[in-house]
Amino acid sequence: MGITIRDVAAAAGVSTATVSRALRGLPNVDEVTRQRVRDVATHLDYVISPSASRLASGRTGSVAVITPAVSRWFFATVLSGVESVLQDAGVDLLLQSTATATISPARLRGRVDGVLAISVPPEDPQLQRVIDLGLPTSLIGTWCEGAPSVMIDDVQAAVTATRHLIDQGHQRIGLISGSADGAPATPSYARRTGFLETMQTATLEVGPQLEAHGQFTIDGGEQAMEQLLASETPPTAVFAMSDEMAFGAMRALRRHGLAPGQDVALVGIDGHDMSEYLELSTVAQPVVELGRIAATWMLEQLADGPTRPPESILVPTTLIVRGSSARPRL
Amino acid sequence: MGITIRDVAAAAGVSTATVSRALRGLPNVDEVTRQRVRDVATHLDYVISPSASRLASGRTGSVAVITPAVSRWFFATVLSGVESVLQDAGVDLLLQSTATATISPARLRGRVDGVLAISVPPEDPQLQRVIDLGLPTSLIGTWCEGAPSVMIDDVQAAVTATRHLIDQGHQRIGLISGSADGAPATPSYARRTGFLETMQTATLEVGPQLEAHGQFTIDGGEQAMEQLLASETPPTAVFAMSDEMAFGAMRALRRHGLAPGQDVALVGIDGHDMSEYLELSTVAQPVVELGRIAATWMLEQLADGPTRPPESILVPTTLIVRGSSARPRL
DNA sequence: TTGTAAGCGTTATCAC
DNA sequence: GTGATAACGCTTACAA
Repeated sequence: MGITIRDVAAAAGVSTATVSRALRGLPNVDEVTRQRVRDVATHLDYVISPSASRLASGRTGSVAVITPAVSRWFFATVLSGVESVLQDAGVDLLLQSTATATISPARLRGRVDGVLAISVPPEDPQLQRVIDLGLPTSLIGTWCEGAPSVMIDDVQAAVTATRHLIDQGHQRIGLISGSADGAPATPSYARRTGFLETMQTATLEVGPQLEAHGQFTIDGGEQAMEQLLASETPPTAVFAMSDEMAFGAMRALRRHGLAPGQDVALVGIDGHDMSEYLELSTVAQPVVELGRIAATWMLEQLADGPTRPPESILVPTTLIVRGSSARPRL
Repeated sequence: MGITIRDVAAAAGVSTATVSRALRGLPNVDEVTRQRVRDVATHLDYVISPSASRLASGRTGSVAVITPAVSRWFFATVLSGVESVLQDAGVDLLLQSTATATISPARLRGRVDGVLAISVPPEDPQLQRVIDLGLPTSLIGTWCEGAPSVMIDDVQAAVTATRHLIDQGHQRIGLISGSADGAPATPSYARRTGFLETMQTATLEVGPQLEAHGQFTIDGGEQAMEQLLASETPPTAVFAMSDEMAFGAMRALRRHGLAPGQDVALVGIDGHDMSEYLELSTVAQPVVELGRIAATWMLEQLADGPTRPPESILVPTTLIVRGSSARPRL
């Protein structure tokens, strides 16, 4: 691990300062000199020492991505969008999961120039501390005072899904929600709001017997559907707040000998890869794009400094109708 | 960003050297002194500067994880295993995808102390360069000269799957393989070997009309199954090299009005989350564990240096029989 | 057990 | 346009 900027400087017959300037594409360097330095550097197989550069400049050239879980579809898909943008820009991506460890400012300070938080619950006290760190921070999929976020309009997405079921002629519509605790500013809360608004506008019945919690997991969705089916007059249609919960719901239906779309209509939110395969109707979010947008914003912040004030972005969704919400036989 | 080791040293009435030693838990520090230093550091909210530490020590305290794609189930799941172990150890995880950019030693040198490569094809020339970097490197899911790997016994997994179908009474068995190019040392090659061996031992027919390539994707699996069904005498059972390809195959079957497990038996490899839901029989790998094992090995290397020579590990698989490979009706 | 001080490889501020 | 040179904040022999 030898060759330093001094070696390059010596070989090129210039000072280390010039090498630094030349290689970083800074102005005020003679193009001839610059090219010579480049050639020498290439020839010597010179690789800049990130540690030294970081120490001297105060910038790390890296961004932290925080997520509740690495392998869940939504998170992994957003992550892939983030990764592609950052890598193209030559920015390092530090991955941290809140499932594994409590996310502390100490593990961020001095290691990264910015933070991207995927679906970190706004009520998480850790999140506020991260924001207070003063680094450029953007949230993806959630909303929280103090940082811009990139997300869909959750209320609207739920309205779209619910309205679709109503348009199909359903009157008794169940809800499979995420979490039981109704913390505002969460997708769960907003989607519930959209659902309730739409139902009430249509003067359709709502209530605890028409709602069950699925924790945003497949298994949770399955149990939630079981619960809904166990009621005296089960719904003829169900809106699940996520595709994965809808998958679980489908499974529960099948076990009861009911066919999704035939006996009970089903709509989810996400646009999960498997939805197409399972014929699940869904309000699709541009998940990869969510990540790309947030990462692009981050690059701007790192380059220009906070030029424009933090501004949240709402990304549009798309209703995709498939077999699971076919009009019921009359 | 203000407070340095000097501030702590001054406040604690010791030298910076002692602070450094005390905080890192090095021996030869009076416990009283150590505790005092700790208290002061905590009180001052001191956070060590990673850049400075790295520059001075030559160690980065981080590991790169390289993967073909971030959001594909297998990769994301392995990644979650890796992440949990590294984070517990306080080691930073740098994520890089080969899909986004060509993975160059320059983006690794000086940035990480080790490399974990998930499913990077052994024939990839980039991989060899990474190995030549001299950093502790481990492969997950593939095998390549020069670095230890953590993986299942692909031949054996294929044997298990194939034998299972034969045991169910099938005689005409198709293969949905990954890639068409038969580069040895790839899972695709090894699984094909296991399949062919088993078929030949059972004196069952094999041949091009009983094999199609699915590129390890759902869509690819679907097309592959279409191709198999199009032959004059389609197989009564199919072994797909991955669960995702099997999902695609199921879809193709459904479209043809055929029921998986009823009309055509199906077995995959992976133990994908959705397999259970889709009633797919599979030879399950301990995917998260793959990541955990590799990461644990990495931590050992970083701590002890290369104590024992690089040694590959084969992790056992488990055949899980579900509806997709029920014994055919007679 | 603790302190001193020489690096570690860049960047950035001034002069020139 | 280029060159000295002082940071940057920590680690680590080497002394004490």
